[in-house]
Amino acid sequence: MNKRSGKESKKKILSGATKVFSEHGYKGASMRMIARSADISIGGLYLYFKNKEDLYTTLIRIRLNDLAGETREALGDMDDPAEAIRTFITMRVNYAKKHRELFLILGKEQPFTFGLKARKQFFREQRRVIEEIVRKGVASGKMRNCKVEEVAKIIICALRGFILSMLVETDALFSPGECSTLFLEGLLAKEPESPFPKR
Amino acid sequence: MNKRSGKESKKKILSGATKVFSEHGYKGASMRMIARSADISIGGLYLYFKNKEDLYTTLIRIRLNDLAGETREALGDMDDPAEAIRTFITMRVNYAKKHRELFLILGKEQPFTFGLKARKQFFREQRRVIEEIVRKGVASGKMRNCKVEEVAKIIICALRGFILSMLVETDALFSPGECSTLFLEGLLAKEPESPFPKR
Amino acid sequence: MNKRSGKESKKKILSGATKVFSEHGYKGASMRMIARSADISIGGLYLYFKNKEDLYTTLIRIRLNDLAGETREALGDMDDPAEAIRTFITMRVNYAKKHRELFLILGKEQPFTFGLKARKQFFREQRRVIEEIVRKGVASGKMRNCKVEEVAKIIICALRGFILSMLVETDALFSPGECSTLFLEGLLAKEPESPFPKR
Amino acid sequence: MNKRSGKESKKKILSGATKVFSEHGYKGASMRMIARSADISIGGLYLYFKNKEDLYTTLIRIRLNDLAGETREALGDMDDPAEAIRTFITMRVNYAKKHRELFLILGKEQPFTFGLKARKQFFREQRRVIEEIVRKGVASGKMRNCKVEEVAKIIICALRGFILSMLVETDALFSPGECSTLFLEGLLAKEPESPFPKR
DNA sequence: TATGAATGAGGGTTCATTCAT
DNA sequence: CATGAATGAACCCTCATTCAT
Repeated sequence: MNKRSGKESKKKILSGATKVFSEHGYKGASMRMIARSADISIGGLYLYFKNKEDLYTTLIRIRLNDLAGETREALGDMDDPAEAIRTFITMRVNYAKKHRELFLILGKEQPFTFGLKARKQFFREQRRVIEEIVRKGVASGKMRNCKVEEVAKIIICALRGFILSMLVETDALFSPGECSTLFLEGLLAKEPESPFPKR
Repeated sequence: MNKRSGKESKKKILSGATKVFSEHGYKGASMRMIARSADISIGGLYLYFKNKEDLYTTLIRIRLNDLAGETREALGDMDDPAEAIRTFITMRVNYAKKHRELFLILGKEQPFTFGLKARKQFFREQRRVIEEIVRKGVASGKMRNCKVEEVAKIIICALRGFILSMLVETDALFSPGECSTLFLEGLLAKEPESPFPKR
Repeated sequence: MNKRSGKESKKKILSGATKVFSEHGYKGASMRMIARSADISIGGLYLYFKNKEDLYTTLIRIRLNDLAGETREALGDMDDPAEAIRTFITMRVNYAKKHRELFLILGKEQPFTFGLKARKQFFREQRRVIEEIVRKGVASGKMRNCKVEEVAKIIICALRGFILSMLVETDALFSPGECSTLFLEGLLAKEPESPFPKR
Repeated sequence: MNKRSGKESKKKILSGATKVFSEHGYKGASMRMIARSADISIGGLYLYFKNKEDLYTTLIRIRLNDLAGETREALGDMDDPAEAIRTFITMRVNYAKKHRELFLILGKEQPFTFGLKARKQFFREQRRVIEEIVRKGVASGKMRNCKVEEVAKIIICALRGFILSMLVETDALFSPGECSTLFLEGLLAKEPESPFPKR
């Protein structure tokens, strides 16, 4: 009967669950596995979480909030849109490398309905961040004129693909630099005179 | 008692399995569901497939081969690299819309270990296709000088993200056009003299 | 893999379940116990019954129907109300002796809500049978004038008590005869002079 | 931290347990429920009772003693046997109405083996009380000659059935009066000349 | 005297797989 | 070829009980 503070136990569980969920997915992870991974009894799990779903969604919510926070912080009050995009992508890729599991979970999950709300909300928020950057970039003339929302969506989704691939395939390690450049070359205004709207 | 040719039964099973796997994921799909969806008995499943995993991997392999074939066909002997990239992306997005289930399965699946080999092989192949296009584009001077392999990787992965997002989120319908443009703007050579190094 | 006809398996399960439920009550009976008692696998139970509750209620329903049938048959077209009452009581007590378990289950159960409908309906029916007898008895002048419904209710409930007690306590074996007599004749002496002991 | 006298806590627990047991039965009641109902911690329960069974049996024993005491008091030194029977029945039915829970517990319980000793003893005692009444009644000529023990047994058991039914079924509210009358006077019409031998 | 976090056996239920038919 | 009854391990979850505080 290892007495721990409730906080400590909860943290242990979340950490264990992250590991197990990331490895086996929601359905593939068993409460027994999680308990073992968290070094706690099965019953103990239910002291802190109503059930498996609750544990899962709580986990997603917490991590996503953390990521959102770090994003805000990293971006700060950056002025140059190119640099902001670069920072965003770099930061994201690095976060994904560090918190492999979160993205593995996000990349896998079955019960798309679980935690879906939190995830959608998160992605919407993140898209707004990019939109803001691009909008400012266009306004300031530093970026070519484009459909801001569409472009933001594309960047977010592409990033999702990068990260997913990076995690799944061992040989797909990206250099965030090259990646950013690719996008930026497409986005940056070239010469003022270029008049034709690229479709 | 329903006598069918083996071929027919196998096809029925694969089709039913695709539907069920795409809806429930690997773990969430039960052999019973698949049997019902294929209108065959549970025992019948095991006549054609060693077990659940075999059924799953076979399915993935077949579909992926089909997609590879269609890709080859679509690209044909296209000369213009920009057009080839555009075609590739468009073709892929459309295929994903049509065979939603396959991509849902690929996007979800848990046992990343299952069918992983087939999948890796497929992605490698596809990357080669892009590499070829880009290499030719660079050689012919139609595309700016870049790290071909890196760029191919990025394109493939971004595309993966687009498609996944498209399937999961209802409001993320992409115009393949905008998407292609974004990449191409970044890739196309602008003016030889362009002096400023974009980092 | 003992192959049996479905009918046979179902019967075995019901019989095993009856034994286990009667011994441990609804909550106290485990599906494992029942499976063992029915000489079938746990999974096998669920081939024939949706779940524990279904098994339980099915059991109650079947037995109660059987009892109702036997009651109808035993009473037939009896004319004398006294004899009918006697027969009813005797028949019931004997049935209870033979199907101890059913009454033990009925006497115990917790989830009063389970199978409650079937049970209520059964008791209502049985009360009607008694009411009919008493009503005819009163009409023919063979029974004293009384509140027919009230009396029927009392008889049914008392009988319930007899049977329950009989099953629970080993030393409470009733002679249905004495029991019937009490209802029919009462306790009070009728005529002071009546010297002969009835019966 | 709530400091209470031991007596007080014990009483609280018993009261809470009565409520919970009566509602959910022995197996259906959890120590957690009881603790909450008694406004005490789970651990606290084990300060006063060895375990769940102990709590249960103690409860039964106490309540049954109380009922026995009230019975003795109500009967006092009643002379008329008919009145005594009436009083006994009335008192019992009223007690059951007032202490619904006790009877619900007694009526439900599963582990008939728990507290069985106390219960048997109680029923034996109560039967003696009735026997005494009937014996006196017969001796004084106020009651017809009958097998005293048998009759006492029947009355007790019938009463049990009444009470059980009363608690379980909403529409089975008894008038203790009619009930007593039935026992005392029987169903058959009495005519002095009645020639036919009742069985 | 009192607390409640922790435990783990055991509950109901599902499901991949087998095999007699 | 085809069936589906049968199996039992493993799932999620509950709960009586203990013990460090």
